Amino acid sequence: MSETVPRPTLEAVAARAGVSRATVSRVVNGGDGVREPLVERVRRAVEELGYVPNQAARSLVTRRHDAIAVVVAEPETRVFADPFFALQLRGISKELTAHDNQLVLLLTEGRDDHARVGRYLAGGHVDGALVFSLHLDDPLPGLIQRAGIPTVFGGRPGWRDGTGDDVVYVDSDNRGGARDAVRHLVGLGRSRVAHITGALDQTSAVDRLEGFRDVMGDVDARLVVEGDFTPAGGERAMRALLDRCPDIDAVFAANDLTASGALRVLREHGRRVPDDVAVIGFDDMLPIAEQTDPPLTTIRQDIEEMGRLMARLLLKGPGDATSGVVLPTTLVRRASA
Amino acid sequence: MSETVPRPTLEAVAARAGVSRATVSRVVNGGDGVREPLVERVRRAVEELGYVPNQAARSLVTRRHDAIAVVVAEPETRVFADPFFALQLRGISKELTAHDNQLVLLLTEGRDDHARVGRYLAGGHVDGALVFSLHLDDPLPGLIQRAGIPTVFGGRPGWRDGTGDDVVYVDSDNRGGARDAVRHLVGLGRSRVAHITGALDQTSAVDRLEGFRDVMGDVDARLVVEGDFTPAGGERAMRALLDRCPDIDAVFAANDLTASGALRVLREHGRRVPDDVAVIGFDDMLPIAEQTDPPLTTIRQDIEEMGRLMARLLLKGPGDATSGVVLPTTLVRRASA
DNA sequence: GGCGGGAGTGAGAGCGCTCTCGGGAGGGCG
DNA sequence: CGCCCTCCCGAGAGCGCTCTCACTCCCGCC
Repeated sequence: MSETVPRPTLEAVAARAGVSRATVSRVVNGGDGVREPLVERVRRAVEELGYVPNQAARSLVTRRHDAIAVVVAEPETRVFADPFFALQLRGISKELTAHDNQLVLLLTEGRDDHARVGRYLAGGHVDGALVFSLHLDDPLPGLIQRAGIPTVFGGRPGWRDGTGDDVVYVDSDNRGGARDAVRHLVGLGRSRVAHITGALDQTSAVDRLEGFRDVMGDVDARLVVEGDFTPAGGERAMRALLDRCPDIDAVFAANDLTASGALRVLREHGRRVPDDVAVIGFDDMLPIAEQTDPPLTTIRQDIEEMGRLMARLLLKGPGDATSGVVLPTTLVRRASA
Repeated sequence: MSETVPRPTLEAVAARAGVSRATVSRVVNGGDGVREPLVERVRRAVEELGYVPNQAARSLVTRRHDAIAVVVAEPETRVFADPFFALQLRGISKELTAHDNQLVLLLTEGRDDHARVGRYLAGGHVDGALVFSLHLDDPLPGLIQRAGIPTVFGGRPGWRDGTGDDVVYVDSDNRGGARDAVRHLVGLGRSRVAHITGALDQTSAVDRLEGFRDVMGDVDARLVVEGDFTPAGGERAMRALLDRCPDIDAVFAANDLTASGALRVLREHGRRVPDDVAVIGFDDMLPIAEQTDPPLTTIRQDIEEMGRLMARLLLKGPGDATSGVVLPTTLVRRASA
C-alpha cells in the first residue's frame, strides 16, 4: 500500500491557482465575496489536484466537527438487535447526511462504560448527541448534561430528580396509542381486557400502562401483568393471566414481541384468536407483526421519522423552546383483533 | 446553555503542574520517559482541570484519527433493520472501543450516494473502513479501493474483475454450513431435499447453494427455487416447490426468514413439520428461529465474533497476509428437522 | 476631478497538539 | 577526577486551516 500519498493542501491549491490561501478557503466554503474568474480558477485547481479539506485542521479553528454522536445505552443485546433501533438510526442518518454531518456511534458496553462515553462527549469531539436512554435509573443522561453539549433524547427520559424539565426529546404517543388499542378492543365488544406491560423501568412501558388505565379505569388488578418487552416475558405473563382470569377475552400487549409470546401460549391452550381472545400489540415491528399467526393487529409508530426528527431538532439548535415532541401513532388492523 | 466554557489546553495543564507542554503531552500519551514525581504532578493537574485532549489538534499532527468507518451499502431498509447487522455492529464496537477507536457509521442512501461515501473515505477522516458489500454489482468496493485506505470487508465480496484477490474479508463458512444442513436432512432419512436459495447476487446465497450441491449432487433442477432472503420470498418459493414436486420431504432454506415463510406455507397446505417435511434454516437469527412453529433447526454463525474479527484485522494493519478469514458454523437442533 | 466608501484580495496570526532537537544533570568508567 | 553517555526535560517549529485586518482598487458622488 502506498500509504503516503501526501494530500494536497490549501497552500498547494493556492499556488496552482495563483491566489492566496484565504481566497481558496473562501471558494471552498461557498465562494462568497470572490469574483467569478477567480472562483473558476480555484475550482479548477481544486479539481486538478483532487483537493479535499483536512477536517482536523478545520475543526481545530472552527470548533465545529460536523459530526454528532448517537449514544445507545443498552446493556442487553436484545434491544440493540431490535429493528426498532435500526430504523431510528436510518432516519437519523438520512437527516444528518442531508446536512453534511457524520454519525459517530457510541455503544456502551456494560455498566462502567458510561464514564468513557461521558468523557468522549465532554471532550468536544462532536457537536451534539442523540441519546437513547432506555432505563429510568440510567446515569448517562446526567453525565451528558454535565458534558454541556446539545442533546436530544429518544424517548421521554424518566428523570427522578427535578432537573430534567428542559430536556429535549422525541417520543411516540405511547399513552394515546395505548388508548387507541384498548378502545379498539372495547369497540369489538370485549369486556375482560387484560394488559401485559413492558419493562416498567422504561417510560414507554409506563405510558402505555397509563393509556390502558385511561380507558379501563380501575380495572381488576389481576388483569395487569408485568412483562419485559420480550416474547418469553409475554409467554410467562400470558400463562399467569390465563391462570388467574380464565375468562379474559382480550389482551393488549405492550409490544409486538410480547404479543407474539402471548399468541403462542393462547394457541397452546386452545384459545382461538381473535374469536375467543382478541390480541393487539404495539410497534408494528414488521418482521414480527406480519409473521405471527394470526397476523397481529397493532399500533404503528413512525420510527424512522422519530430518528429524523431527533436529528433535525439537534441540528436546528436550541430552537423554539421545544422541550418534547410527541409523534402520533396509528392503529394497524390485521387479523388478531 | 453556557456554550463557551473554554476547555483547558495542554498549556493550562503545563502551567498548573509547573512543567512544559511537551512533558504533559508525554504523560498524557503514556508517560514514558518521564520521572515519577513529575508524572504524578501532571496527572493531578489533568485531574483537577478536567483536561481532555483536543482530538482535532492531535489528528492534525499525527494524521491518525482513532476512528474507523463502518460502511453499509444497502438500499433496502430490510437488510439494514436486520438483527444480523446489528450484532456485527456490536462486535465491531466492542473491539474498537477496546482499542480507543471511534465508530463512524456511513449508510448509503440510494444509488448516487456512493460518491459521497467515497469522498469521505478519501478525505482522510478515518484510519480505515469496514465495508459490508452485499451485492455483486456494488460499485462501492471499487471506490473504496481507490480511496486507498485500509479496508476489511464483511462477507466475501463478489468481484467480477480480477482485481480483488488481495482483498481482506471475514465471512462465515456458508458453504460448509450448507453442507452440514443438508447432510443433517439426509441423515434423517430424507431423500427429496429441496433448496430455497437466497438472493443470488450475494455471495452468501451462492455459497450456500454450492454447499447444497456439494451434498446433493446434480439434483432434480425443480428442487432448487430462487428466493430472496425474505419471508415473502420463502412463501413464494415454497408454493412453487409444493406445486412442482409434491413429494418433497425436506427443505433447506437459505436463511431463517425464508424458512419462516416456508413453514407458514407448509402449515397452510397441511404438511406437518417435521413429520412430513423437515425444514432447516440458516443464521440462527434468534427472535425468528425460536418463535417459529415448530422452532427452527438451523445453522448458527457467530455474528458478533465476525464483527469483532473484522475490527481486529483492520486495526492490526495489513498483517499476516491474511486475505480472507472464514468462521465456522454450527448446527443448532430444534424441532423442525 | 477629488474624495469617501464598499468590495475583493492577501498577509499573518493563531487553533492545540506532537515531535524533534538540544541542553543539562547525573552516573559509570578510565 | 574528568569525560562521555544516557536519561529527562524544555524550547520551538510546524500540522492545515480559518478569520481578522489592512490594503488596494474602482465606482459613484459632489
